[in-house]
Amino acid sequence: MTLPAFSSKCSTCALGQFCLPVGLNAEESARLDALARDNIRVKKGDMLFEQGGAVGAVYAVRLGTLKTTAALADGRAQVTGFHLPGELIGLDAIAAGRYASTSVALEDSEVCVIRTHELDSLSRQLPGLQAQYHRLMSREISEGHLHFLSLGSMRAEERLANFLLNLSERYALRGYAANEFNLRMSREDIGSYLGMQIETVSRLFSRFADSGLVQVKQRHVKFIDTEGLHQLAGRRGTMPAARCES
Amino acid sequence: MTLPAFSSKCSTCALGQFCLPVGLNAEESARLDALARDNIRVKKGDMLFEQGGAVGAVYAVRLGTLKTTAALADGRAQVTGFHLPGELIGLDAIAAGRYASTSVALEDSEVCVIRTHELDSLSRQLPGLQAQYHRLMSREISEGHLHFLSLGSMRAEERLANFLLNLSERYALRGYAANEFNLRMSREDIGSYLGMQIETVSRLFSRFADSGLVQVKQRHVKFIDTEGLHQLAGRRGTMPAARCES
DNA sequence: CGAGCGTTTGAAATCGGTCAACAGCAGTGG
DNA sequence: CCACTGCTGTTGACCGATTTCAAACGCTCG
Repeated sequence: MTLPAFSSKCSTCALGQFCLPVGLNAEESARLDALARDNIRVKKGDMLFEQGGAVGAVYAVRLGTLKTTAALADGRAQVTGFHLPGELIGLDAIAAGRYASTSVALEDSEVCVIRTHELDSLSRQLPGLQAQYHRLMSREISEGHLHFLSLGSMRAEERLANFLLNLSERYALRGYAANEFNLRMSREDIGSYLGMQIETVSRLFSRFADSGLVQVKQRHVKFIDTEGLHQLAGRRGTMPAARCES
Repeated sequence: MTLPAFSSKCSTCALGQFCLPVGLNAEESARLDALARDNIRVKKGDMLFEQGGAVGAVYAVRLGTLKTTAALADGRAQVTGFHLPGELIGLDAIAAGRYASTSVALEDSEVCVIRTHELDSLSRQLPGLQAQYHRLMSREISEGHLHFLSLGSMRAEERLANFLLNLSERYALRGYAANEFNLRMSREDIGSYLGMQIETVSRLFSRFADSGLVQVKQRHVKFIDTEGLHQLAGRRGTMPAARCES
């Protein structure tokens, strides 16, 4: 399970611009290589770590997509995030020393193993690494707050539109097609993440398609009217530089 | 505004057990004193910092209660948290260099100003401080995930019951009465935080009172049937040691 | 090609939202 | 000290978005 699949180097990783090496010079990111020396391959549907398990590492997604879910004592669970290459997973675990969520691969994936005590140790020596580490944690917090807004203040339609646009932006950043992509997650995962039922997700996809906003065929999504999606999402004038008057 | 109200010392602060000094020895927490040298008094209703403002510090609540709210471009806002003494505010701001939320005092309050570059610098020298700093950020992330569950998977009734129990636990930790307290926030704040309308909050309080779970008079709350609240909250057997069979 | 899961669609039920009126308490000023 | 005013909270009636229940459809994989 934890067999090192192959060695990886942060210093040459194409995902460095999203991940821990941001802001480090060549010499510094070479020192990161020693931390991320192990990779784990996680097959579709396999678990990377489980809620309640002891923590020793955070993971950087290198390839593929994973989801994290948090479960309540009564068994109810919810997807707390979808993770694309370059994103760090397991940051919520440091507090209690146990993983606060379970992580499962949505497709065959690879992650770098970064032992937390080594990361802590090195980030004491490299202020740039410390800064980026803190930035990543902080971003997770502030993106969480945005998700509060989504779950608490938006209608189902808006939540789904925002979700699609957010995915699209993240794909675009990574050089993938932003207007046409395959969803790696099921309707159930989407519904769970967005706090709605699977039937609602399905109906909304149909409605979006009927309105000419997107084409949807199973998990393949193609944006037709991106600006329309932005409007639905309540994102005023994100595409054309329209300012919101006050 | 930023006038130092009076000096404070982490090394002698009663809130040290919740705040940054956790895990530090006397000599180490004495070094923290230099960081938290300034206090700010924030009057009820006054703003501590505003979403979008430049970041230079995080704040530790010393006295009182504050709320943080995040706003969307279209003006919709939601309360993202209530902060009791010993809790750190502003951790969501480090990522972008701008505050991702606005913080307002719910009663006359005092906070310690902790400049982030000084905190970063000192935590490079004190592994114990670094560990606690990371724990606090990580806890914010994992508590956020729990709030996802609340907003996305719970009914209004459960959300409010959980909210009351969570507040109670936090008061208890700090040595305040856990079964009888004054809410510092309005119904509107509660509703915003829990993703429901003010009328729903009000009706639920009335229903809880009618069911004999609590006594509510304006903002004063008294728990009558705590176990009943736990059941409503979906927290199986938190009080009596009942295990959930599988 | 069939089994089984994931997805879509329809109809009915419901929780919570919206609109509206009222009540209670606090602060102000006469 | 009390009336006035305004804000916060409560309650009722109605409405609508989303859930729930149910059934059919269509991929995908063995």
